Amino acid sequence: MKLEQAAKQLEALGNPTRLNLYRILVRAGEAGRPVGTLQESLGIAASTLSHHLHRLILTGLVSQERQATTLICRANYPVMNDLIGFLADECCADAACNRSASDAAA
Amino acid sequence: MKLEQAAKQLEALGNPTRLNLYRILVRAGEAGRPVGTLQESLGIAASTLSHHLHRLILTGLVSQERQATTLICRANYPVMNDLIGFLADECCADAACNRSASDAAA
DNA sequence: GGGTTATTTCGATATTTTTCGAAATATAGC
DNA sequence: GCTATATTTCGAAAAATATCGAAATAACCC
Repeated sequence: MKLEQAAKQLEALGNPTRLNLYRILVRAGEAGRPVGTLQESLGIAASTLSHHLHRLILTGLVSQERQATTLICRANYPVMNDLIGFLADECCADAACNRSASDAAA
Repeated sequence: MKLEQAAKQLEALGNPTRLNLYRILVRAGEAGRPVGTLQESLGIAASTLSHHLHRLILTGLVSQERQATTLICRANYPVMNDLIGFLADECCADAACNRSASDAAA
């Protein structure tokens, strides 16, 4: 993964509202969550939620699927796995990490 | 780890300049890097670098040690490990993750 | 104490972000 | 086509961020 892309994803998660939102979606699993119930859970304006969702979708961390008038939101697990992989490989290269140091330092 | 703290750390890493800076420090290992050489590597104003370093230090991701007139900066690995653990445990909780949640933190 | 090097703080500016309410759009049912 | 529900886009305001140069601070050496 490129550094620029990782930074975008980290920035997307680096806001308490969005991190909470993302966590709710992760816990919702494959079923996902309609935008409306997310708004109730978070207690923010619909337009504000839409803005935050948009940012998560832009980075690939969240995806949406239409079901009639409601939009179902889901966490995109593989993207998070790649991000965790980037952090572990690129940014956790030394002895303090249990993975091989030479591997990441190279 | 609390969500607020994790968001702060993700936000700190969610800027290309800071993520690059942090990566350089990780690769520098225990030896660390003086602020001056970081400035040369990044090619930004000293005051800008100081600002970014300050933000990383506030979150605990980076620490500094004085050696005469120069300040040595080091990545704080355990903090990154905790952050990866948070992401793996709190935000990657479902079946779609191929690694076990707690395993990914290690 | 004066001079030198290393780094931060100050002050200022352009950009981005966060947030909201109001209006617009999309989908379905009658 | 009209109505109702769900969500986004628009427009705007306050706050935060990123960036720089200049001045201030810290630590050392003579």
